[in-house]
Amino acid sequence: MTTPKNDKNPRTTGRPTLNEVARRAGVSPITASRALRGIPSVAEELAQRVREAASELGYVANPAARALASARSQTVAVVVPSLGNQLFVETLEAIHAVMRPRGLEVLIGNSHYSRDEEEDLIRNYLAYQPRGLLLTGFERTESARRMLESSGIPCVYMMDLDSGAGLHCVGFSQIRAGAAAAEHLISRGRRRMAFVGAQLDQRTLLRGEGFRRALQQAGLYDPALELLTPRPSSVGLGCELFAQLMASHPQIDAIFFGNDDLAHGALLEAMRRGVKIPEQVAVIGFNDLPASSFTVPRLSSIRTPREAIGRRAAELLLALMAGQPIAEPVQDIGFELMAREST
Amino acid sequence: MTTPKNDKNPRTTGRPTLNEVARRAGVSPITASRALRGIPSVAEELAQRVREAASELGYVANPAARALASARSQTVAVVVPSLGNQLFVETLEAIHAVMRPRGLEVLIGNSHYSRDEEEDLIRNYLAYQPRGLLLTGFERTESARRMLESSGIPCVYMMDLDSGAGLHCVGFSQIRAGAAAAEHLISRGRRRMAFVGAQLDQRTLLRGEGFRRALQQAGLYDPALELLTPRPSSVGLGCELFAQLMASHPQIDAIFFGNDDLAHGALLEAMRRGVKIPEQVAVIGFNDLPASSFTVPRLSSIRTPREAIGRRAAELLLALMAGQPIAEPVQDIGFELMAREST
DNA sequence: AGCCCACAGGATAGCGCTGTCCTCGAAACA
DNA sequence: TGTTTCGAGGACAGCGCTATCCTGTGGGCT
Repeated sequence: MTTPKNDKNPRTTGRPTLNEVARRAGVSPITASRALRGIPSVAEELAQRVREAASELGYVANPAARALASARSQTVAVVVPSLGNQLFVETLEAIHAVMRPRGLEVLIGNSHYSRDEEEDLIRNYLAYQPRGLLLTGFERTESARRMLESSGIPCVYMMDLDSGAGLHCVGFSQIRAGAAAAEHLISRGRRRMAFVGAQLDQRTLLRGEGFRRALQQAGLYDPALELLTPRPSSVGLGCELFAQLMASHPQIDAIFFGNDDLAHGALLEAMRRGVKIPEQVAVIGFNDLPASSFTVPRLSSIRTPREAIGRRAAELLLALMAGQPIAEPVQDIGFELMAREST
Repeated sequence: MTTPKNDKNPRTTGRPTLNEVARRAGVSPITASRALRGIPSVAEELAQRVREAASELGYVANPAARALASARSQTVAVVVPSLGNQLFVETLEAIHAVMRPRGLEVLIGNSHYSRDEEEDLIRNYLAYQPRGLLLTGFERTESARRMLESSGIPCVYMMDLDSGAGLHCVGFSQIRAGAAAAEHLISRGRRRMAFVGAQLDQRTLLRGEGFRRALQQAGLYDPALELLTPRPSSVGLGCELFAQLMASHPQIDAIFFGNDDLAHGALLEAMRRGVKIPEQVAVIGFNDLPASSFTVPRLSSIRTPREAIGRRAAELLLALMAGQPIAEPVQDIGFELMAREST
């Protein structure tokens, strides 16, 4: 009794098919197909019969057959660079919440911040003929770009806007967000401000760029006060980088961390070393993770609209998939500076 | 120039097909199919020609056609109860790392700790005819159980072992882990120990159960010192529950939190209130999140083998899918108590 | 009364692949 | 040399569904 189904034919699925539903409802298979897809040219009475037959048999359409016959799947693919922090998870949740009620399956790919991995994922997903794609940022290989273009599949780019000319994108300006952090620190009277970034993905670099420009404009920019590392962002790394920065540049009076994880680590390390936050050094993070309003001291941060980006990007993609005219191809959701105890 | 492809037929994909590859390689489609699938009955020279033709055309097999013809997909479905904390993300990563090199797509479903949502997901995924399923825990609806059984699709259960009789499962005993937390606190001389759990999923409850039994055995169990809430675990909730517990039971000398998030919140709240950890109250968490070794004080926790569970579960599923005999249907990966400053 | 049109519903064919025979030639044996 | 075996490669059919065309009926028109 390994397999309860007793089909002799290994090519069949053993599950009820549209034909059986149609026979039970006393209609042709095409009518059944139309009824279950909600195509309005079927009389309501027949449709009702078909729906009943389907539910009695426990019929669920075979997506492979459907995709093969119609040359389009009920699938949307999303590629994010990481699942390791809340950021993209919240965005994914929002995408799911929009797509699933419409019967669209969401394929999730994790590129681990690697262009090559992303290219592989895109190649792979395109084979599934997804109805649409949601990608993160604009940084990708040339051949990925070509595949996307020649596929003709609608695509929405999430998170950044800064170089999204001609594309459909939903996000906020990383550069302006970085600048906002700088302006906030300047408004608090700080003069020797450092930027600490990890991972060094495009968006982190753009935040740093915005921060730098704002400092330059204020005549406060010091290139020695940038600490960048390709290592992935984490609380532990934040401890380490804070210690390093305090050792090499003890005179700094503020730090902008490209990610809240790092800032959390810095707050902990500061506590261990007796560095007073914000009296001696002000600290501001980025993303405003849920924990940031509970740290000691409570962390100032740039709140990013992760849920809204997912939702709006999904809705934009739906409109593109439906061939609707797009009023706003570039949607700026903005960001919000959360000033708390740490600055 | 909306669509670069100029196919008139909307039923075709516009992408190269196996037929074209076969023609280019000068073989029959079946031979091409076999060559690309690595079936050994094809001469190496022919196989080489086919592979070249495929790569020249940029051929990627149509998974829908493949699934339809063979009645099996190249897909494995995973259902986890949450993506909101590191836990399941690390497990998912490990599953991906095992499955993707073998050409298996991983469908990720998030049940949000809801049995009904999980049932929907399972129903939906079964329609895709996945080669296998990876599920979390044993708690599910009766009809989900029936669907799984009658599908005949191999299934591996992750995380818990405590009621996995007769099933293939990979994890550790939540009950024993909870007991280990209790024993650790007892060995530190604590007498009035509380348990705080959120989410109230099966695994959290089992941890509590193990904790309770160990206290009972030591004659130290006090039912008043259990604080349970169905709200999802978070740092903020940890602050709140710690405050609540200290207000209602100021005499406690240790707390076991069912999740590190909660414990992190408790450490922060304790700092705000001047409660000395561990002098006045010892705190131990669960899962040993990466940040736990950096908190102030460093958090004692039960380290759970999340990566190993994903990897081993995936490998076990592969063996089941291949019809191999299973030596160990129940794999106990164990857990590790990380004693740090907070106890 | 005769005509046309609209529309519900059905017949047909095929999406792109693979399971299952089957063929055919060469190697291995008596 | 004749017979058998074996294995590489091909022909065929069909997985379950839907796009497309086609049929037949009823209502509105002249």
